[in-house]
Amino acid sequence: MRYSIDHKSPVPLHAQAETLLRKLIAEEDYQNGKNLPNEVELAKKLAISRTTLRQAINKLVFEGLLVRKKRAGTKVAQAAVSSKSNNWLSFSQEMKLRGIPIKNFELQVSQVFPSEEVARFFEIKTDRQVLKLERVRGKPNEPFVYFVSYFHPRVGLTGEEDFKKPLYELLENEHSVIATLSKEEISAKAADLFIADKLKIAVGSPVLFRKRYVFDHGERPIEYNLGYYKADSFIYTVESTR
Amino acid sequence: MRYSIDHKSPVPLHAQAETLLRKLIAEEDYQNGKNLPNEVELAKKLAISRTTLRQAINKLVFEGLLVRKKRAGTKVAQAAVSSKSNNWLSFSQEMKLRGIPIKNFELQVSQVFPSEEVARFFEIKTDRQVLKLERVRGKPNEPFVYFVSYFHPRVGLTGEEDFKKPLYELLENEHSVIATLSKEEISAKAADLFIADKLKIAVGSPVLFRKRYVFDHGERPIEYNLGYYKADSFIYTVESTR
DNA sequence: TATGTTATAATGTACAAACATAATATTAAT
DNA sequence: ATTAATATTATGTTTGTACATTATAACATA
Repeated sequence: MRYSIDHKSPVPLHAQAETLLRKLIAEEDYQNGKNLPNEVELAKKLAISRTTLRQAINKLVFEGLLVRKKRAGTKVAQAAVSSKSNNWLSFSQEMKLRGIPIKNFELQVSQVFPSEEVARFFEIKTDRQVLKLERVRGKPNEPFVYFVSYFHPRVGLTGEEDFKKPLYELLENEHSVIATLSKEEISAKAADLFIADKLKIAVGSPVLFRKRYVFDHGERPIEYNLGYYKADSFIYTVESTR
Repeated sequence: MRYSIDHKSPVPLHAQAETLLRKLIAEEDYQNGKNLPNEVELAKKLAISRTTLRQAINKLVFEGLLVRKKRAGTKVAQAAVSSKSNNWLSFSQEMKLRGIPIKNFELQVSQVFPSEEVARFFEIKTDRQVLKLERVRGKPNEPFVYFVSYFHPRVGLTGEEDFKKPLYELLENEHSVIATLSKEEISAKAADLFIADKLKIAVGSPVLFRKRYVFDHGERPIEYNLGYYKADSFIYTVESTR
């Protein structure tokens, strides 16, 4: 076992177990569906009680990170990502929460003339260039989303920024733009040739398509974003009341 | 104590305790900040162990419903996070809004034994039958959604009702059941043979899949609903803030 | 009166032990 | 070869017990 638990530490054992599990989860084997060590054994190895270990596991189950089945064992949840309607997160934040190491592929930045729709949303003319950001994200050799973003000129992005950082962090820290409101539209689509190529799936395969309009606290348009998610790599969760 | 726990029930004690707590939480006193009965006492009163009660409490804490402090006790979380009153609508209402005339096809009502998942959600035994409602909806010769609903026995549906009426209207007017909370999961799927047949599309075509858990204002489970939407016949919109 | 000390009441952490249940794997029977 | 019975293995449920920690209340002291 690469990791261990410090019984003398003031950090509660279950908390230590939790972080240890998060590290385990990040490992490739487990990401690929391998069973985690079973409770009884793992507890013995870590020299903590099964109950204590269970406390940690249950938390991760509740978070949706792990899935368990009697007899079958404990595995990293496949349907990887979910998104709560309230406090919304950027993609990389969501993934980090789940212990999934995310890579950027084919990151491209360019200046383009906006389409009618984008120009209308941004309330600018179509002859004024906007920054376009494209990227494929996922695990190495397993892309699961293709993103396209357009940013309002007001944001002041030059294209030289480090887009590997979480996007909303970057906007906040380096450009003092705080995104506070998002309107999204979610639907299912068949992958066309372009998308199929990006996501390495067959043409016609189902993708979850998400269109996102992002505003700052003054309700001014900031970003227009399109996301194509490989089916089952993304589950959108919503809680609503009347 | 108004409520109690049935030790002979197959429903796990911690699950019973959980629903009991949800009822308690709904009470006015507790809403107004009164401390819940403390663990040790409550466990004694319910004749379950403290550990078991704790299992239930912790779940609600994790959900953000309860807040605990050492020595201070357990209270209902104030500043209830108002989840963007995305007032949700039934399908026919949604479609009427969009000016589309909707027909029901292949409406089927039956009594079935619930699956594990349904039984768990309803907190009933799997040998207790529930009402299952299936239907295809859309324009004549152009189905665009296949629905399956399961209703909790508590709702009192006989199967003789007129399911052509908007569902939530029917529940409210004829059964005094008011659905107030829904939790949904949305993802993209490929149509299997069964769904493809229902929606008259090719096997493997993309569908938007929506799983919906519906509760009444006492947070009691009412309906479990699955919807398979033909791609592009349905767009889900969400508005969220930070 | 103001402040420091101590008791107390609640939750927090942790263990060990037993039995239940479900899914899978193995074996036996047809 | 297929089906039925059985064993196995991992998680699920539940209890009882013990001690730690922390915020408040009660008390005592200056």
